Amino acid sequence: MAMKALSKATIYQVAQLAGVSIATVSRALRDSELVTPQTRERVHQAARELRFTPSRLGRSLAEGRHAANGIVFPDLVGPYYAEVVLGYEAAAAAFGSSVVILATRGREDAASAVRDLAARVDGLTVFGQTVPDDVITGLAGTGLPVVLLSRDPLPGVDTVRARNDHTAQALVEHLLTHGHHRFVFLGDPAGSPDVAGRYRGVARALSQRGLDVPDPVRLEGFDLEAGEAAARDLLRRERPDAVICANDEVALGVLLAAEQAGLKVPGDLAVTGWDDLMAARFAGLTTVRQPMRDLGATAARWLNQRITGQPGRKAKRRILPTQLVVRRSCGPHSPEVHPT
Amino acid sequence: MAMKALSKATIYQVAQLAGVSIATVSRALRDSELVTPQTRERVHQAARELRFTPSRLGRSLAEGRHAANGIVFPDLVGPYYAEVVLGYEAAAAAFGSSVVILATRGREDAASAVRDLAARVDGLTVFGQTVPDDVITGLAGTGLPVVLLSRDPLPGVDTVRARNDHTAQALVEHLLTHGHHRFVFLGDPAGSPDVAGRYRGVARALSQRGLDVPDPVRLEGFDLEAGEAAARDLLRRERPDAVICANDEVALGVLLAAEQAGLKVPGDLAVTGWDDLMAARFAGLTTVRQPMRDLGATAARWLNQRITGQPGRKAKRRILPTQLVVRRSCGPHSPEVHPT
DNA sequence: TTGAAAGCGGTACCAT
DNA sequence: ATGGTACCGCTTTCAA
Repeated sequence: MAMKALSKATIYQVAQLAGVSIATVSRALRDSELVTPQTRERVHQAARELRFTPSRLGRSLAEGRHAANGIVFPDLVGPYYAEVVLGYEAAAAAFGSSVVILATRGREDAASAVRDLAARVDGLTVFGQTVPDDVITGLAGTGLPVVLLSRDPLPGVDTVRARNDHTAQALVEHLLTHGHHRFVFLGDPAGSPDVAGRYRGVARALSQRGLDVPDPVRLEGFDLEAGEAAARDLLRRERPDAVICANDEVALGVLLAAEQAGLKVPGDLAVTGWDDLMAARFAGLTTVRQPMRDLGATAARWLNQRITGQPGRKAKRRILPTQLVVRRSCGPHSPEVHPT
Repeated sequence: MAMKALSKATIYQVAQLAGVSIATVSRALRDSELVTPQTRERVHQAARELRFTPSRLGRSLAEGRHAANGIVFPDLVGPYYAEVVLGYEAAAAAFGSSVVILATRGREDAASAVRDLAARVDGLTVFGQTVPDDVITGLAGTGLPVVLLSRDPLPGVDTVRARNDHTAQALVEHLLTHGHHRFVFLGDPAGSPDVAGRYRGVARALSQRGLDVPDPVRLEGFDLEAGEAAARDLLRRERPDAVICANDEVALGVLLAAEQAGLKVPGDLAVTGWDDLMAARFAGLTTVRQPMRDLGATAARWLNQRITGQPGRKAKRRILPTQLVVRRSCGPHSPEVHPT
């Protein structure tokens, strides 16, 4: 037995009040051609009187669609994910789809939470390191439309990413022009596909020049505190002259730690980030700009195409361009932007 | 007629395969006491074989609840709203509720979008200047649980806000100790209840000291570009010695404009913001810290109480404390934090 | 312990 | 142009 009505009035009451059948109410309210203007008006009147709002549940059940899609992301800590989600919502709204969000965080039950979510949407975007690949292939195998965002491609699934490798090389090359050579990469490649790509790019650039490729310095999390703590340790042990950070938040943390350690940036130490957060600009941080809104919007649009289009079409891949943004943290020179 | 099955297997197929009735399947899958272990196992086996996932739609329709709630916000531009939404999602997830998001932006049809959203959730949080009050009272009048976030209270509706007035006074007093006296308030009080509260607090503090209360300098939007453009105009016309901005993004824009105009901050001009974004820290911006995560989490929890609790209980109000964060942009001194 | 059946609130087909 | 009705997929009462 239902515990409570979701909205007071049902289509039956409207039908009764208007003196017509529920079929007619349904038609009249959706402005079908097959209804006399008089009837239409009578129905609308009754609906208004009863403050009738069709139940989404009833409607969705009958139509066989949720008119909603979901996006799963690791967390919204920091502005990065938020921007992407924003771009996503905007695009989804444009074609009338609601967006259900799910942050997996450290959750143990992330996989089941995602499956749960899958049951209430017409399609799903999976953003970054959230659940294992097999959860995704399992879902996609059901026929559920899925789009991957900032994540390594999976057979048969659309994928949208930002370019990491090329720009990583550009970044390294730029640092080399400043004469830096004792590099450190701060971030855990295992923590996210993006970080993995960034490290790969950095490593490749270094080895191509015959330089030593340092192991990544791993840290817990991607936020400012993590970066600060890691840098404090690091700077006690080593004397690198350039710290390439996996993202801006970590880099900002390094800036703080460097200041505490009495090191001048960029004089004693160069620091770079990734993402070009607003804070990076004011911190004078050299970084890589990501098209965050675009990433989200593209994913949303592709997902919509999968949902509305015919199922057969082959998987699409797109890598959105990024650009090196040079500021003072990597060495002394005038500000400029290098597109890549 | 339904156009497509949402998930392949239905409870009927599981029932058939297991050789039991759908009632038994339903019970077995939800671990009801009234099922023999053998039957239970048989059903689970069948369900597994068919990769059965119960339809949320069917279930919700029968249960009379969505197991989801919604949050409406103006936009996610900038880190502020994102943080609040994050806190909200985290709290909602904790009691097993999905979160459907809706950004109203400039949308003309915001009201109808909100009503749409209302039809697919058990309750709604309305955050900031998004839709007119009557839309909200209309919804709340239906019996839909509603919580207001950073918004002026409405009769019978729970409200969570951050303290603006007191801290605004503290801010003004602090600026006065630096000897500033030609104040400007940059931001449109009509644009958001928060801004209105901040302006009110500033105005009160000024008039209490017998000082002139300047009209607010209105601008379009709350972002960095808006602040920068407005400041460029402003600094051409006037020579204030302290610009109190409605939020950090605007203040950051002012910083940029001041630099372009060749003005030193805080030497020639003091600038303050509101929100304590990450960027504010690195820009050395004096500001007011908002408990963003807490705002979101509190709203989510209250909404949940409304949804699960008995309807009668009277409306709750809470104003979360904020604190003045003094940095170098308001005048020369060592950094410190003033709780209020 | 299990099953039959009545909803939940719509949509759309088939008649009329 | 309307109405009757068979779904959509599940939960829960009522009987057996």
